[in-house]
Amino acid sequence: MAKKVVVGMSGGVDSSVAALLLKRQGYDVVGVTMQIWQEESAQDTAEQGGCCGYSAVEDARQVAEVLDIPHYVMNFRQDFRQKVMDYFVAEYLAGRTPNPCIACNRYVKWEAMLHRSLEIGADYIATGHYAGIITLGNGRYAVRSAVTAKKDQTYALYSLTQEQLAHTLMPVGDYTKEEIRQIAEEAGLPVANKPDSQEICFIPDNDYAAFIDREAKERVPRPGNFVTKDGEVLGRHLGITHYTVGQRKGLNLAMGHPVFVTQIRPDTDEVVIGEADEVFGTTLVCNQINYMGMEGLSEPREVLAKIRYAHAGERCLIEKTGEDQIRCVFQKPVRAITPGQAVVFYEDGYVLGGGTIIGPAT
RNA sequence: UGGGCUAUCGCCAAGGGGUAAGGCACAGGACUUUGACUCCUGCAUUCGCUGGUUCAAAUCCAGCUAGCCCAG
Repeated sequence: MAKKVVVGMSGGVDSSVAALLLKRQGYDVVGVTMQIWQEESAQDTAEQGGCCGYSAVEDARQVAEVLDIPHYVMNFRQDFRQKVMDYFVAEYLAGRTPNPCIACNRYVKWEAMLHRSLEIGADYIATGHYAGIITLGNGRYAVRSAVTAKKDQTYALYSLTQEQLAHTLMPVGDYTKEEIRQIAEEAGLPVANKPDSQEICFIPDNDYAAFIDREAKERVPRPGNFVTKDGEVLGRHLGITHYTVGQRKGLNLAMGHPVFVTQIRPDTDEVVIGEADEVFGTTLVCNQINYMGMEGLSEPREVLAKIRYAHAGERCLIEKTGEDQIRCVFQKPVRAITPGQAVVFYEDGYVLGGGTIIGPAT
């Protein structure tokens, strides 16, 4: 009997083709679209596509019809609200810079959707991520980079557990974006030319600071001072939630040359400003570690690490410095080590593990 | 109150008779399943004000105004 797989269909090209490929491979495919942040009434609006746009449900339904597979909608608004949106706001208020996509993957797509999929008798869930899953010599599963380094999405998947990976399929990782669009085109999928998703899906106007102001209510961040590392006041800012480490634009500081945010101090509401070279650092510490390709870290180890999505990566030495803490020393300085962002460790193109950046260290 | 200096885009700043450089900031776009970074484009018919000299002035002259610095 064919294995049953639930494909998370966002209405975009990638997950649509994922469903198509799995069907061709002989799986018993069920399409599921997650309801996450959208208002019930707003779904008729044609929007952009990808991960979680407005038109998700309708487009996914049409694709499912073409593929002749059942299509269901699962409501994950509650999970998304708590694990992604609330987390997003809380992190910014704490002076950190969150990555909502990672949180969404971990808590909503995998914990919640996988759990419910297994409940309805599925063997696997599948997504349209540009990544693959391999079994290593040590018996562990790991997410590996897609054939297109350009579209690689492994960074956002580092937090998946072994149990989750054992029940996950990622069929589009073997193709390039162009090939995926081509496949969609040839199969007559109505979403073949939908634009890629981008920005933060639950903030359609892209004004994330305004979103936080609305959400934070009475905890809305106060304006404060821009200061140099020596304490000299350079000007006033709109509130720490408007800034992130490495930021240049939007500071409204005409210093004659570009200046950047080097640190955010939530305790004093100060945003520290420095020169371009001051945003580089060689050491960071992280916690909330997830071990993926490696079972643990008893000995220091040299790996490739990425400190943000779309980071090319830099060689570094990682060393366990606490029960749930790793220190990472880079061979060359990396730009803008940002608290709240993830650091992901790689070896030979697959993910060894990763964690949340606490901050730079010495 | 005498004497001197300076006034060019939001900030800094070239230009010293031939028809307004540049940097920063800002805006728009590209890139992007996070925030950023980066890249591209745009950004003074006008040079404190008023007159004058000249074919031609931000550039020369006069007066006025404002700011700064010395004197007292």
